[in-house]
Amino acid sequence: MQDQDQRGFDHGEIEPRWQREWEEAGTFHIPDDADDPTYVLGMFPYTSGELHMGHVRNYTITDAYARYRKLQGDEVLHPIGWDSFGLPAENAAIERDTNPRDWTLSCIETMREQMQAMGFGYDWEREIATCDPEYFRWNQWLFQQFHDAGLVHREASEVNWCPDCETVLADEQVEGDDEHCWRCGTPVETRELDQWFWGITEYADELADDLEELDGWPDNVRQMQENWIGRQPGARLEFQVSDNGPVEVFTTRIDTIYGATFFALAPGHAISQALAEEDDEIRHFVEEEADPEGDEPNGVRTDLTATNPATGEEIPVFVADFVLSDVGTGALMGVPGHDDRDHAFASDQGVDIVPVVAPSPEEVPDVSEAAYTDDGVLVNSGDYSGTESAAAREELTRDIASATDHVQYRLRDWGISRQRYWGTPIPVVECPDCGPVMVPDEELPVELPEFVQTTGNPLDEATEWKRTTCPDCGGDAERETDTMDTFVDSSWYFLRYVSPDDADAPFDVERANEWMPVDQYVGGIEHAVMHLLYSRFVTKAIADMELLEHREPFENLVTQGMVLADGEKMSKSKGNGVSPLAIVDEFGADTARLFTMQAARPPRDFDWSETGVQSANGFLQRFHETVEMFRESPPEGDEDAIAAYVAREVDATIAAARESYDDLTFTEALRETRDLVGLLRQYREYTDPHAETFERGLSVAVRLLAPVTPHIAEELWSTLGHDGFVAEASFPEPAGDVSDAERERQLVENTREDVRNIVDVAGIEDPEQVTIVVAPAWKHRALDIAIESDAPNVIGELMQDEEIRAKGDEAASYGQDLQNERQSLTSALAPDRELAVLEQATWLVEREFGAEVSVVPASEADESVAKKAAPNRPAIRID
RNA sequence: GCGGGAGUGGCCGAGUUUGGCCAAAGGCGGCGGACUUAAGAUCCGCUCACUCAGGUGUUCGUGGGUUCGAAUCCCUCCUCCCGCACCA
Repeated sequence: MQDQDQRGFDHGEIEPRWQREWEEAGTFHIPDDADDPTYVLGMFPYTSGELHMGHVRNYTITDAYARYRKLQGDEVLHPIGWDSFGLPAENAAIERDTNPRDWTLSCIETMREQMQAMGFGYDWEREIATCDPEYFRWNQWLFQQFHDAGLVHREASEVNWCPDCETVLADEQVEGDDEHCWRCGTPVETRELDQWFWGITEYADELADDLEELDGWPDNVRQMQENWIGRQPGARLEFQVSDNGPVEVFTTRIDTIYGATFFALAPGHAISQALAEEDDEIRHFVEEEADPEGDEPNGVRTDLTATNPATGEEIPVFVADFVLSDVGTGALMGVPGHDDRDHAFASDQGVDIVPVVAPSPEEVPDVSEAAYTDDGVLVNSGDYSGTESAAAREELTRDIASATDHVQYRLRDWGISRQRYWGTPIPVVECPDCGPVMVPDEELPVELPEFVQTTGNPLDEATEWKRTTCPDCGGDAERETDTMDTFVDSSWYFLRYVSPDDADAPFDVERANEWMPVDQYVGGIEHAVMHLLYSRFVTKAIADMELLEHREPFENLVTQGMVLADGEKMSKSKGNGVSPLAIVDEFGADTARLFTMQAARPPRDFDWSETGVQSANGFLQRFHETVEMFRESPPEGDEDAIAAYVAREVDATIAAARESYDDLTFTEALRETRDLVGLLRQYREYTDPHAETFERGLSVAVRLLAPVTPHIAEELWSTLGHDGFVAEASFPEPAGDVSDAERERQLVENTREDVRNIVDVAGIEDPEQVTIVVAPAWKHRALDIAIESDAPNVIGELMQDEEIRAKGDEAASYGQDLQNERQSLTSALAPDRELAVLEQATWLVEREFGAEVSVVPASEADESVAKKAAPNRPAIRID
């Protein structure tokens, strides 16, 4: 009972009621004929079955922004869906003796309810789920399209294999120095498997180049993608290796070729393998000793030699473990004088170290102890000596017969095959005669067979399902039993929202062209490379299939920080999680939303705190109470100076809040709004407020809060007597010009500060009368003249003004003050404005000191006080 | 090693783009007061130091520099976080 009283409002009643009302009114539905709506999107959740605080934060950010844009008059597309394929559902199904589909659908039910309880304003009519055949058939369709465009290939390759998930992983899905699975943390092994690949490397250059233009993205994400793509311009060239003919190497430093004094092969290189067959020492090294993970460069010398194509010299050939099969060509030229690692190796093996690049021709570096790795001028390099590194690279690439420009990338093609059940079947039929054949369009979707528990690949066990006929020759054939990486599902889902029910195409092309790209995308940093890179690639590939006019999917990106508990990541395993449901239950969704939004700007981490939640809730209580009191006993005060002050503050708050919502910081908007509510309460406590002014303040505060705390805002909006939803209202506009608002606030604040200082420093016990004296007009004019003037001494200039000159000594003295502060002068409000602003603020001083306060122009004040008044700084007399 | 980000008062955290009322918002914590039987909640004030009329001094990782003026611009160094890395 008492709880209820204290609470002031019953969130348990209010929140579901408004959620129902929005739903019934279709408030957040956006029609298909909407004209280029603002597209606001949060990364759709994986269907784990429960919402966690990270979700709450993510989706509150998008919801608040979407609601804000709506208040600004935009049409807003704010959809949600479910990333609902994936291994955890298989595990969960096995644990619970059900199947992944039923499990996933029940997770979706639960999560949808939780989201609705949070009051997120989604267009639920556009909801999608990737495990829906009507969705994943378009994954299959894209697979075909990509295949036709030459972007799909199959090859046997060494792949990352997670023994726990029993499936392969893309390179992007292997994390950390210890190479563990991104999903379960199990150390990854390698296996040789036939895999389907999507040709993301075809787009490597464009993916790298376009990062430059993504200035709506955070720097760190762009950087991470750049690193991942790992573009290295250099050259390929051949070395003749004895008995083996030409062997190709890649180098970024062909300018150092005259210093290439050894040649090295990866243990996995064909020549190394062949040598190992015959030579015990080499076999021992390749099979036993080689340690690509180790810090020490190890190697073994072979009997072979290679011919340095620049010098013609025969140089020794090594098999070395620091040469990696999958980097470059698996062979390299060693230049110990100019590469740290080559230097270490050469020192160890007693290979010659020759300097061929120098800071200048006169100062050839001593490379016996350490390599010189900078660019410079070539030395000891035959005809090229004296040439700058950059120019030498061009010339040498041109002059050496086998050399060609070559750009190397770290990025590899995207292996999308997964040996799991709960994913999109790869739409291929394996025909003994025709090989792999695409399933024709009209047979899509290839649906999943019934789930059976097995070790190994579940689809491989589905013998009935597997058996089919070849689309080409009609003979007996088998279906491909791998499914697609679930990142395929999420690589284009943002397009599906445009036309979620389209049965003829993945998306409506015309509408997508109009609605895309996503204007504001919000999600976790963990997808900086994987999801965001795949989505960019797929978007570009689709664009090249002339299905889309946009080449980038996400115009602006915010990566949200983590929600921490006691400085640590919230997680089940640490047992420090805070359940959103429990918070909603105890305090309501609005409180949870308000707290997460005011705690920190979206990109930063923040610590969950109980006091923070309570203070957010406390604020909503007070706000509610303030509105209730207004309704119950409407004030009848005058439209006096105080009302004018409050009205100005309302305007200033609107301006500040708008800015904060625009740049998605939120914290500032919420702080300003809190301050405004606090001011209104002070106003009411101090005097009987002017009803209209007070009402406007309340209605502004309600609208400023509406994006973040929508339920209580609706409630109060209707309490204030407005028809319709606040969700569909207009963002408030300042009533007056707010360009001076900051300066006015400053003047009031400074003046109050000064009064405090004087009272304090002078030790005035009980001030009775505070007189604030505003500077005369001539001082304002003098200030303006001084700011404008570039004369060496401003006094002379001032004295040309008759009225100022007439002030005599006083003018000279003020002129001297101005001269002294010449460079730091800032313009002031006009004298009458200064007077008005201060008059409007007297109540604050009266309230604070219990003294009578008057604001007077200099002409009406005692001269001894008045002469101290300056623009921006009134004189103050306290008695 | 390469690249990115960051170091602000007891703590968290704005301010840095566009140098100037910046001793530096706001919150938390702490202190004092009002209200209360009390606690809580709420409200008011204080919270770098010195200072009896709005003053002064020392502060924004370190050390320099530019400027009339620097938390803000430039350089050095230190520390922390993140990504990439025996990458040819």
